[in-house]
Amino acid sequence: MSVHQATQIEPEQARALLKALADPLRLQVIEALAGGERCVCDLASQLDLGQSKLSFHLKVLKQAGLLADRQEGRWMYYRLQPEALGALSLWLRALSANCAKPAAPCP
Amino acid sequence: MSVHQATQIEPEQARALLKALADPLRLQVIEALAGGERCVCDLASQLDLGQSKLSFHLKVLKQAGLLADRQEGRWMYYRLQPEALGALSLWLRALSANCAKPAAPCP
DNA sequence: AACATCGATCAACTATATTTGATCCATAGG
DNA sequence: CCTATGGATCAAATATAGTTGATCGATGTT
Repeated sequence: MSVHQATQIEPEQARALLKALADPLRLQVIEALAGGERCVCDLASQLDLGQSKLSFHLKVLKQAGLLADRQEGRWMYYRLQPEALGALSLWLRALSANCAKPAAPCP
Repeated sequence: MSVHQATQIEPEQARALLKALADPLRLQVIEALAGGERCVCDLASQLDLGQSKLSFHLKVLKQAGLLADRQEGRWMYYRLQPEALGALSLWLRALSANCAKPAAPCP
């Protein structure tokens, strides 16, 4: 299986990914990283964020599996983990598959 | 354009959808509705939720554009809005497009 | 060795979201 | 009419999440 192919995920995993994404600052980080890998100091100045704050949100995103990191000297570089985004994207799509079935009348 | 084709969305809209989805109860509701339209009383008993609680979460989901509803007699029927899920799914996928670009060394 | 920078972590504080129970309104049946 | 049921809404209480500033370890520089 290719490393780029999104794997199946469970509802619980989907929930964790959604929760991590559902914050304005974290979404800004994600969008910034959609342009390519970046180091923390770069992100901090680009997004005009306090260091501690950014570190907190990076941790949340990383723990959810949305980011990977790499250290070089004293710099940390973060990048998106496309498998996670892909898996979530597929999971969302699958929900609509047969949602159009009308309800049986209630009474 | 077909009504089933997902339209482009803005980051702000994506954020709103993600936030609405990022709750365990609401996700249970979404999953239940993925099986087809349902009335509120049906959802309440299936998910073993208090009426007031369920109503609150349905409102959040509806306001985000994820659900549509329809009244019949004294019953309310809710259903998924597949366009919203589709649009979000596409938006997520697009993020990975060129996220693999390595960072320029920092120092 | 002394110092500066990058970035993680912690504790106290603040803000935001969710739960609960009480009403309230509309519809339907007796 | 009078009553019962489905469901929305509101205010108060609770729970959860985010922010802030301080501190710390690691790396690199002079």
